[in-house]
Amino acid sequence: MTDIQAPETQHPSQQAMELIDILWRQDVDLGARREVFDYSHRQKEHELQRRREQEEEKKQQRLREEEKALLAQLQLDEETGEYIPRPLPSALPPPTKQSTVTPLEATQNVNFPEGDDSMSFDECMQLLAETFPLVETVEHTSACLDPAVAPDPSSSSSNHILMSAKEPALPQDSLSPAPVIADQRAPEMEQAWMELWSLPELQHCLNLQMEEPTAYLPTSSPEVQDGNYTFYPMSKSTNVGPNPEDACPPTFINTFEEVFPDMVTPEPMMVNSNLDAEGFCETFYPDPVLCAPESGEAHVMEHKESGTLPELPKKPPLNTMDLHSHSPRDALERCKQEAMPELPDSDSGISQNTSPHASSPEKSVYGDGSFGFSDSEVEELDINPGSAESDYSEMFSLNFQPDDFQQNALMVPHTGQSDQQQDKKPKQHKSKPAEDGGQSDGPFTKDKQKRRSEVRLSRDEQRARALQIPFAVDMIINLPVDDFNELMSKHQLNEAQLALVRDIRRRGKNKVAAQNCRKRKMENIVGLEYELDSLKEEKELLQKEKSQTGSSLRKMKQQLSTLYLEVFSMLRDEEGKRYSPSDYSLQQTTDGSVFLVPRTKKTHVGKSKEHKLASAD
DNA sequence: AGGCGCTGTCATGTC
DNA sequence: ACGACATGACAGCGC
Repeated sequence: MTDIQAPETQHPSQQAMELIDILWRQDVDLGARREVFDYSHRQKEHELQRRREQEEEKKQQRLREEEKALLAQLQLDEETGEYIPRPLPSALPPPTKQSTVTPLEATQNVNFPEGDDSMSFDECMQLLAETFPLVETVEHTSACLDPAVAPDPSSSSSNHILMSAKEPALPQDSLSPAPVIADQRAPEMEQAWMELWSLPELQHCLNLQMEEPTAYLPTSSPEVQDGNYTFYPMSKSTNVGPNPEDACPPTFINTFEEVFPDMVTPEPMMVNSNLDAEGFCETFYPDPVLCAPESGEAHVMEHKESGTLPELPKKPPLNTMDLHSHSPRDALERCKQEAMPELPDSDSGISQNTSPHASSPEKSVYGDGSFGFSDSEVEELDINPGSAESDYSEMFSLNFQPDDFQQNALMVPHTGQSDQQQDKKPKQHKSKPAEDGGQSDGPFTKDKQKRRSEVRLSRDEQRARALQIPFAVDMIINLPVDDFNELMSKHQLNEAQLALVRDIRRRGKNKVAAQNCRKRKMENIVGLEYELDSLKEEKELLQKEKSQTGSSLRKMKQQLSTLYLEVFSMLRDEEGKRYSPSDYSLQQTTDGSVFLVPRTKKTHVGKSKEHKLASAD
């Protein structure tokens, strides 16, 4: 209950989001108030109404088929499985072509189209609306019956209840011509109700009513008298969401199956017997309505329906796109893409084309929001009026003849050139407004670097084209000097053309040179960085070596000092006294002799040292 | 809006 | 002297 009324508070105020909003909310919005305020909702309801009419028509057809199968099997074409048209009493619709004529059928068949493909959807809808006002009302009423109180449709009491439910509503339904007709149709209607009860969609409706049973009781709900109200249950079935139990509690399903066992088997027989069901749906549902999302049990059940219960998108009946692709499969695909990206496919049962033909090739090529113009092309269009013509053509009054130019350019043998430039040539032609009105033929590239270079090159190409230079720009730039001169000599070019060719060649070569220069510069930078790194590593190594050497030196000095003192400690003078290191020092000559030298008296070091050492030894 | 990087182009110098 | 090439400087463009 709460989730039913919640959407009312969330009534969308954004008109732009109406469609999506309604599609996604209608499954929970069971109240009638919303439709009162929601115009789009009412539109949707109209479509549902129409659909219900068609559904009713199908049910009638099925009924007739069953009768026919029992009474007139001769009409069944054993080879094709189709019923052969029977010329008798009533001109029945081609899908089933039955012979049994009931009052209801008579009223139907009077105006019902012969399944003519030439009949437009709107016409069919109009015809159905005119033909089955009562059926619509009856079905609305039935859809609103509380399944808890709805007995077995096969019982006679069911009819009583149904009719009693229907009758109070009819007089108030100004749109319905109905009561008298309904009474006349009573026997057939009972059978029709049996069929109706077996429809999965009705089951969904009843499921919803179980959630709010009183809301659709025909005697108590004012919405019953409103022809618009019936669409909510149906919508609910279409948008149950990922969790089917949200829409159809298991407890109710069980109860429902017990009460209406026929409903739970949504009749594969219908698919078999009604051989033209799909064609019928294709005829009368050329609209994306077939592709509203659904899931869970609703999905499975309605899948068996094979398109008899198309879903309800809020779309205009026929827009440009609909006219473009008129088949329901196309509409189905479109709708699947638009309305249910995350849901499993909507089934509606109409044989869906599972192969994704997302968009037409034209759309994939051009439909990028840019109307076929790439940024570079737009830029070129902006450039066009200025550079080439103003610089050369206007100056020399040259007429541009792209075909001639192209022919000439193609006649000249090409030397190897970058793909980039090769790809640009057709684009250049496209950029000429006089040539094709700016329509792009090639795919839309987003490589801006490439585009930029293309734009740059296109300037010279445009200039060359403007002056009718009979060579390709890449040739002008990349030919060796001798070949280039030979080429120039072969063609009689005027001064402007020669100047342009020279400029093109100069610019092209300078461009390459600049690229090479920058490349070298970058390589130099990289090389210098690498060299810098190497030098840093070398510096670290040298510093490490230096520190190691220093530590080694210090260690050796310390060892020397220790040894020095040890030697001194062992030296004695004549009196047996030690020499003071502060007064004497040990010195070693080149020949290995060691002398004890007084620090203050170095003049006669020689003898005394030798003496001392000798004495020391 | 300004900075930054990329690219084309021009001017100039060198070979 | 001329052409090719190299390079600094500048402008345009896109991010």
